[in-house]
Amino acid sequence: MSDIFQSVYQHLQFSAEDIKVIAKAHQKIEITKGSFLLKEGETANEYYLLEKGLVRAFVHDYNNNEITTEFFVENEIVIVPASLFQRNPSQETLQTVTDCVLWKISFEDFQHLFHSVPGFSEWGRLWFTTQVFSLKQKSLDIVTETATNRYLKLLKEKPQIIQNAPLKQIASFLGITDTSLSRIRKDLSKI
Amino acid sequence: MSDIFQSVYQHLQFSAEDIKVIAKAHQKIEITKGSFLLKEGETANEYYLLEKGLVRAFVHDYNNNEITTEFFVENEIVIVPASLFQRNPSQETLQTVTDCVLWKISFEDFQHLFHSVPGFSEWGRLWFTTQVFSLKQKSLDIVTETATNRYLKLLKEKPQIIQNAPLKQIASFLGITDTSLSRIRKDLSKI
DNA sequence: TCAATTTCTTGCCAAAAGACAAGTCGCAGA
DNA sequence: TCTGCGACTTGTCTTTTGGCAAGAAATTGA
Repeated sequence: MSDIFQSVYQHLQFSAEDIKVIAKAHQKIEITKGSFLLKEGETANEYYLLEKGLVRAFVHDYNNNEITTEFFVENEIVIVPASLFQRNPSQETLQTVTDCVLWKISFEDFQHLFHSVPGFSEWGRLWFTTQVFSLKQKSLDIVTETATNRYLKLLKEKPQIIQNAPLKQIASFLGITDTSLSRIRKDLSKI
Repeated sequence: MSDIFQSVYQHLQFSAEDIKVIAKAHQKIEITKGSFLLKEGETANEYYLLEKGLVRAFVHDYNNNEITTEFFVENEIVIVPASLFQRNPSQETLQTVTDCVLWKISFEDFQHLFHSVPGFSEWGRLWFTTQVFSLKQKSLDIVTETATNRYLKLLKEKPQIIQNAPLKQIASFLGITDTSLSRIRKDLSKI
């Protein structure tokens, strides 16, 4: 059994038995880079755990450019909360950036876990709380930090993104164009 | 007794008795516009409910300009979650935009309510969940909508902000300068 | 009521960012 | 190995946005 469940749910004291129940409810899938887990306009029905690889979420801006809104790295949950939990068509598309190994579970089965595994709903509560802090921090960073600093921060905190995602996706995630990011890199290399 | 508690906590079925307990734990305060509820660098110790008036949160950007990050309207909770719940110095400052009537409670007493009022923690869970959806939506709007549309959306959803906050604060909240917003308004008036 | 201050508008100029395109580089597949 | 494609860099030009400042309008306080 993969130890991804241990990693993802480590913040709460689940018993080995609980982890086993959780793991058994998931199905392992391996998909190639460029695959879609969820497309704009669809309502999400699955919850994913990312064991290996890189996934991104993106939307189209008012000029129809793809803007990457999020990167998901190993041992993270890959979902569009507004679509999965509110049952709305997603504004965002989920696409693999590299070949990936994921574990999926239907939303229905996921909800069952809330009842069958004590402490799982507590874990959900914790996840939402953490999301509030990180979403807020991200929005503060966009206004308080320069593009260069946001790039350096991303490089420091999640280097696997910089290493594996194309420049264009990284740039749009940082709120700039690939041309600008290329120039930022050039300036940084001079120092 | 003010019915603000009824308004704020209406999403869960609190009994009249529960509401009374909650209300009694708060203290009413009236403050003039321009007052500070929390300053950058301080750790928040109070939780506020806004009965009347308008409050904003702001940070300083990399050029030391004030950027309004949030507006709080009547019957909303006025807090900086990262500071209040994580006990960190706040990056954001809370300032009244107009004269205000607020009800405050210390963080300590607030935590007591979680234990003494059944369902209060459920309300907290709901609040965090809602925040995730709205914070995410806000970040999507910034990339998918033009500044003009963001202005129109704000005008439609929270006209009291447009009516009561100075242009400069509205502009920075929308991610543009007051000069640009003035020009957007001019263009809109031509239609 | 009147003066003083703040807020908002607008013109001009500068700076920053983006669009576009050409050219280089490197990798993947035939 | 060679070819072709996608990714990245870089130069030029354009567009957008912002800075600044002057003036008008509105608000505040004495």
